[in-house]
Amino acid sequence: MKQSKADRLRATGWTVGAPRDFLKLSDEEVSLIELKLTFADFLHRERRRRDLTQSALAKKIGSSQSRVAKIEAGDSSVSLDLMFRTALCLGASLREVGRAITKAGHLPNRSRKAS
Amino acid sequence: MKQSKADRLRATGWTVGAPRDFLKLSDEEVSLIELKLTFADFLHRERRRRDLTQSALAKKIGSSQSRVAKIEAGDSSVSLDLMFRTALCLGASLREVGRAITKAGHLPNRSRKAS
DNA sequence: TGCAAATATGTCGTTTGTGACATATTTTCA
DNA sequence: TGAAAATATGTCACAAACGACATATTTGCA
Repeated sequence: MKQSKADRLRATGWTVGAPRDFLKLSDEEVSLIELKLTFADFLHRERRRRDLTQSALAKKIGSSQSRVAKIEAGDSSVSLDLMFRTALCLGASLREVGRAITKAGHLPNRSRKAS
Repeated sequence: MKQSKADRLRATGWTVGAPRDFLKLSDEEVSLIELKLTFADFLHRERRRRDLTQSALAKKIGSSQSRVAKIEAGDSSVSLDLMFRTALCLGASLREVGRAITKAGHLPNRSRKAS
């Protein structure tokens, strides 16, 4: 059911399937990862919308192209702090960021339970 | 009435006035700190609303009472990642968190003169 | 096509965030 | 009041995130 999600997680280094417990990720961990992936997409789109290369953005945030690539890939070595700093350096308002984050709440997924 | 922003920052260890450049914090750094302080307040209120002690919450997030204290104090040693994990463990939805974050956008006053 | 720019991946040494603990201070309430 | 519970502060060893760099892969356009 959440197959594609697990695939995406695996692809970005989140080790869905075998940290020490097999497939044991708490709901909170999963939510945080979903949030980061949504945020990563937002940053990627935002950068392209502004016609910046990863290198150009890297300079703005005081980092390197490879880290920007990891940010946009939703790599597990990237913190939310760095993502927020990046968003702000892109000129996004907290309102926009907040709205993007909220979207992580209703990802693909069918049959979501009320919470 | 609120403390002045600089006072609040100083009180939580953010070293407003003398990192290496005197009073040199980029707009992005300031925004991120404001966001964290707003988030910290949110978490504090949310915990109390649920009648949890810091120790009880610490157990939920797999940490210690002292770290929860630092989280709520907006201490500079606390990451956004930990804050989000904490919010989720409190049962807050991403929508609520997003809304709280957005509030950091219009904080009291952006006074033009540093004090 | 082919070549240059853009992006992705892997690694490394350094910095920063972390849980845990000791202990100080504040709050609560009988 | 005063003692117990809650919260705050300081420190440490360890783990995670970082910028930087080398290099591989993909993209785009002449």
